[in-house]
Amino acid sequence: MLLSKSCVYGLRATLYLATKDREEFTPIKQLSDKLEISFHFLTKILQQLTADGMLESFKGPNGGVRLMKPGGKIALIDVVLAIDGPEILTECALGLPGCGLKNPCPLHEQWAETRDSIRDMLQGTSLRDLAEKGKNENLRLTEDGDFETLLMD
Amino acid sequence: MLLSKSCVYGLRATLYLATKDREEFTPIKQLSDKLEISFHFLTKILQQLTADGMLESFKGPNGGVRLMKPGGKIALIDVVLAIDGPEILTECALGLPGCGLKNPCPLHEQWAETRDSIRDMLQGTSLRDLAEKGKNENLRLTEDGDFETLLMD
DNA sequence: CTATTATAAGACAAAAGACTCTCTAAATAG
DNA sequence: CTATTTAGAGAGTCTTTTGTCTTATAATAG
Repeated sequence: MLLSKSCVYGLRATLYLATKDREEFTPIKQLSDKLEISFHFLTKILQQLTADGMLESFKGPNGGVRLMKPGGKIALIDVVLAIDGPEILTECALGLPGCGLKNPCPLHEQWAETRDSIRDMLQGTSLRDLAEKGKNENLRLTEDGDFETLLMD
Repeated sequence: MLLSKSCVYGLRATLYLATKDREEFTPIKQLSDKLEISFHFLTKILQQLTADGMLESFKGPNGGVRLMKPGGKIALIDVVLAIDGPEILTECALGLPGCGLKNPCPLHEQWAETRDSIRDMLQGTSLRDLAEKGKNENLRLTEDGDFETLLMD
């Protein structure tokens, strides 16, 4: 898999948050239930995003997490970089350290191009884009459920 | 990383074989030395490729492995599929099982496009392409060495 | 035949990724 | 103040990947 599971969970969670009113704090418990992700595991991932400044958290009753910025201003790549780090989009396909323009591997050129297209896709897609699409077409963020049941209380 | 380490090792090894006379059997020991890969680990990977019919092996003195087909007829994707399996190019970016046209995740469309460009790149590049390029431009297949020293006896 | 050189196979260990469990601290509703 | 509900932090487990080591088997040069 290109993205780590942590990263995928982070994407699913922020995507879910993007479907909700931005003012509102969503408990992690609700996120983990709805998205069928281990509560404690998801907590750690979201803590990373909070530390990174992408999420805001609030303790106590009616607490939870919410997006720092509107979903339209957060690109998928922001989440990916925060969780998997920038290496994923700079690494050499053959795993050679320091592979770049001045000391490339034979595959460097082709891979750099492919990598760019991955980055462009992640850069050009916002959480809101996907949340809207999911809502409109009733897609799914989990193995069985669809968007409707996801948004039900 | 998109590709597993096993897969990368397999690519480096077959790439190395593609630089040599196709008739000749290359000992795995030589491959592991030149490419700085654990001998036993590399052995297993190459056994997979042999079982897959991409390599031919020969026991005894002057034995080793060689490519079954000329390097120009083996695409990178052949190696990738043999080692990492086809999932890597069919999997959902959000890890949802059965994600496809009829039951997609919100990211499916964008990801399918990106995935295609990865596959096209792997499909369109042959071992010979890269071997030639490596030889002509004296690139590297290992952390420190260059192609020249790689091909020296 | 025998020594040598290779593949082949399997048990095992280390490391990383994925996940669980437990405990603490903060915040607020009542 | 107190009970509740949350975030936060750390230890520990399970699984997969990666890598090592040991032994067996095949082939051939001499």
